[in-house]
Amino acid sequence: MVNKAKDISTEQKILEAARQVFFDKGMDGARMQDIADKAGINKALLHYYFRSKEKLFETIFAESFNNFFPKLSLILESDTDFSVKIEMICTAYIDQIHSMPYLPIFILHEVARQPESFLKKIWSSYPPPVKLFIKVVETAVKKKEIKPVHPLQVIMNIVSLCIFPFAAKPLLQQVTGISKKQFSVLMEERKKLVPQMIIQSIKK
Amino acid sequence: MVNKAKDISTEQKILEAARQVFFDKGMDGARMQDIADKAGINKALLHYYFRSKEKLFETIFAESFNNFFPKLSLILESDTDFSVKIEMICTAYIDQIHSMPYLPIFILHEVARQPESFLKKIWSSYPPPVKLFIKVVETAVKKKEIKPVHPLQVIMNIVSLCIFPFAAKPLLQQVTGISKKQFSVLMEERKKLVPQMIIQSIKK
DNA sequence: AGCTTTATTAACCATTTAGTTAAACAATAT
DNA sequence: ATATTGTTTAACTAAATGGTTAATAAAGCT
Repeated sequence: MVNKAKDISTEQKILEAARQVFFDKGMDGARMQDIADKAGINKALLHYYFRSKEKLFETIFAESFNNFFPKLSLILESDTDFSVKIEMICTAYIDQIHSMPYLPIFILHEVARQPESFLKKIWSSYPPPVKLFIKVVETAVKKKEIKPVHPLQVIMNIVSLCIFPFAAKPLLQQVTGISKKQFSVLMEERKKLVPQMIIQSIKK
Repeated sequence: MVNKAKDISTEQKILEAARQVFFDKGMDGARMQDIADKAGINKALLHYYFRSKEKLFETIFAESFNNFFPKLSLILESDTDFSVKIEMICTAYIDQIHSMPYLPIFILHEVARQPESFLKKIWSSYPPPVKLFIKVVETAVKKKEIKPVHPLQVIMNIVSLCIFPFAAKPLLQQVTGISKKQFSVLMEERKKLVPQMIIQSIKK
C-alpha cells in the first residue's frame, strides 16, 4: 500500500504516511519502517527529514492537536443569538470530527503521555477560545437569556455529545451490532439532536 | 515503586502490576520488565504464570472490558419509573468510571486493535444489556411516557455525558486550567445534571 | 529424613527496531 | 564538463525487549 504520486514532495509523502501509521497505531505501536514503506521511500530518509521518531511524532501530534479544535472564535464573536451560536458550534464540532474520526482516540491516548510543557507549547499557537466561550455563557446568564449554569459544564456537555460517539465508535458497533452506514445516519441526526439538547438544558 | 505485601499471591501481584502498567502505557508501550519490577519479582515469573505478554494483556483487557459496563440489568428490570431508571443508570456509570478513571482511554484505544472475534468472546461472558435497554425505551415510548426517540441515541447520550469527561480529563485540565479538585467537584455535580438533561431531552 | 513437585532466579538468546554511515545518484551552479 | 550541493539508498550498528533455560530454593508428600 504505497502512496505514490511523484509530484508531491518527499516531505509531504512522509507526513501523510506518518499520519496514517501514528493515527492507527499510536506513538508506541508505530514503526518507522512501516512509515517508510507506506511513503514508498528508504527509512533513512525519515531521519534525514525529521531526525528522529520522536520529532516526527511531535510534528504529527501538534498538527492533530490543533485540528482537534474547530475554529470557534468567529462563531463566538459573531452577532447572533446564543442558541444559534450553540448550534453552529455543535455542527462545526461534529463535522470536524466526522471528517477525521480517528483523531479523538489518538489525541486522548497521547495527551496523557506528553509532558505538560510540550502541550502548552503546541497548544499556545492556536489556543481554543475557552475564556471567550465562558464569557459568552456568563453574558447570556446575566442577560437572563439562559439559566445560571456553570460554563465548564456546558463545554463538557457539548464536547462529550459531539466527540465521544466517534471515539467510542468501534465499541458502540461491537456492543450494539449496528453497521457503519447506520452509524453515519445516527451521526447525521445528531447535528440537530445535540444542539437541541444543549439549548433545552440551559434555556429558562 | 514495588508492590510488597508478601501475603498476596504472586499471581495477584503480577496482575496488579500489569494493570498499573497496561493502563498507563497501553499494550504497545508496556514493558514486561516494568511489570516485573512493579510486582517485585523476576521477569521469568511473568512467563511462568501467563506465558506471554499477549496472554497477560488479554487477561487484563478482558477483566477491564467487563468492568467498563456497570451491571445495569437489575436497574432495567426493576419496577420503577423510567426517569428513575435513567437517574440510577447515570449515577452507576459516573460512579463506576470515577473509581477507575483511567479505563475509558485504555479501553477505547485498545478496542480498535483487538480482532472482533476476541472482543466477541470476552464480551459474551457479561454482555451489556443493550437489547433490554432498547426494549425499556421502546416500551416507554409506546406508553407515551416519553417522546418517540431512537433508543441508540439515548444510549449514546448517556455514555457520552457520563464517560467522556473522564476520558478527556487530561485534555480538559490542560485547556481549561482547572485543578484536580475542581474537576472532581464538577463530576459530582454531573450525577444530578446528566440525568436531568437526559430526561428533559425525552420527556413529553 | 528423603523424594517429588512447584516456585523463583540469573544469565542468556533471538529478534526487532531506531538510528547511522558511506557510497551512489541527481540537480544546480560555474 | 565539472565541481558542488542536496537527495536517496543498502548495509550496518547498538540497544531494547520478549522470551527461554538451567540451576537453585521452597513446599508437599511418604
